[in-house]
Amino acid sequence: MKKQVSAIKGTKDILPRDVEKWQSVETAAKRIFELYGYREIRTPVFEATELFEKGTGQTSDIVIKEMYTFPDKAGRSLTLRPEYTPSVVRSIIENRLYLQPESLRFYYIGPMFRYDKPQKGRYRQFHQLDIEVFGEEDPAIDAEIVEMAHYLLQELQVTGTETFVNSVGCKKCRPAYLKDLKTEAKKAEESLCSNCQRKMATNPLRIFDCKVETCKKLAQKFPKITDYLCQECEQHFARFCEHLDFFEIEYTIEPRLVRGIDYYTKTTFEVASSKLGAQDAIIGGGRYDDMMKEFGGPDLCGIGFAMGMERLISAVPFTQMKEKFLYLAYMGDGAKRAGMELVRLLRREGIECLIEYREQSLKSQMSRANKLGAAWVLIIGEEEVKKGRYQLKDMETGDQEERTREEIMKIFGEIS
RNA sequence: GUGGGUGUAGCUCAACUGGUUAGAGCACCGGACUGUGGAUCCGGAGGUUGGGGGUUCGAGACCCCUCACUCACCCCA
Repeated sequence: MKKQVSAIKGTKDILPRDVEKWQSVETAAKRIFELYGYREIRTPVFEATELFEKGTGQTSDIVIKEMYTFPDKAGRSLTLRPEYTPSVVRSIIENRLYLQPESLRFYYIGPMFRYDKPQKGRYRQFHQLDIEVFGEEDPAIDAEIVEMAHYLLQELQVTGTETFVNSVGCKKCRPAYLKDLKTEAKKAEESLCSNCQRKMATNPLRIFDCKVETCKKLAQKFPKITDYLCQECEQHFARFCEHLDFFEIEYTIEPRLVRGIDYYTKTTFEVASSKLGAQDAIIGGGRYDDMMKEFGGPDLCGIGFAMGMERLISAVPFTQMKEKFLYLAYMGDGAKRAGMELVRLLRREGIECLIEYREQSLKSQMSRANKLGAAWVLIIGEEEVKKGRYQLKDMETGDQEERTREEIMKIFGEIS
């Protein structure tokens, strides 16, 4: 192999055959989100670094080791967004959107950037489909966004998914829980694996995720967040679950479900697919009641989720059906002109037409048309130009008929 | 950041414990068929075996380094 410039590690070209899939997922998502009253918002791909330091959180792995951060020419520190939520919150505050009568429900589709080590289902530039709702405290909205996610998955015919829900408490009740959890973990410290010993200090909730058998066993006896929730959080969680039951959504309460982002409060949830590898979460989200206020905005709660496009797409079964199109085969300059003119009119009628402008024998033009899957071939040579009658061939049946321009326009006028 | 696996034609893969000029299928181009696709047959083009170094009479294979891809850990969509 010659040395050549290649795509950056962890990034991928989305080629035409795949773009089709992307577009169909995007179209379905937009349609459904709009049905629920969401509107699209687009924010810049890069922001001031401090936005994520404050929003995503100084202690999150994302901020500590996964951000694409660089100085611009004026020396400002910028960051390619690793997630979307802080950007929307900034935009709402900056544009005073909370003073408008429109409901604060937004969706967004676009690239995110994280300096992770790539593996199956994880890329450095990846794409998310996000939705966010602000100012809705009622746990009914928590359940509604899960229901909306389920509806989208159903529309995309994604099967084999499992939904996990949890509550991570709030600023009032979580500290007490973490303290007790650490105390319990400390007691078992010597039996825990080295990894978990490290997590004890940094993120004790993560101990629940360990795959080592002895850790798993010990963790079963550790306190659960659900036993420590304050009255408000406990009620919120109970009513959230009630609403999920009301929507007849199957879910598993997973006390060890912790989103690795600092800002979550109360509800967190995740949808995992059995069709993926180790990175099996296709949707992750939760409530973040304090972020808006912490950014100096109004005291508005928020909730949202993100879907990983790459992961979602690999779980969607696609059946491809090609659009029918016409291939123009011509021989000689006169035929080329006549063909170009006719094809131009056909395109105005909504018929997809392809002419390839290269010197080829009729045989190879026919062969091309067949390979590309053309439904019809329009054949024009010197004789056809003289007569004003062209050969129209149906590639499936092999039938070929001589037609005038008017007849051809009429035939395709009826098809389209 | 840590570990494992894999790098041979555009794609999928061969090449016995190291041994002539690195092969095949599919795809591509052309011909059999001078203006008619798919099937068949015939032919053609396509490779510094990821890169560099080493061992050897001889390396695609063995050793070292490096790069890329990939899977997993950590974490996350």
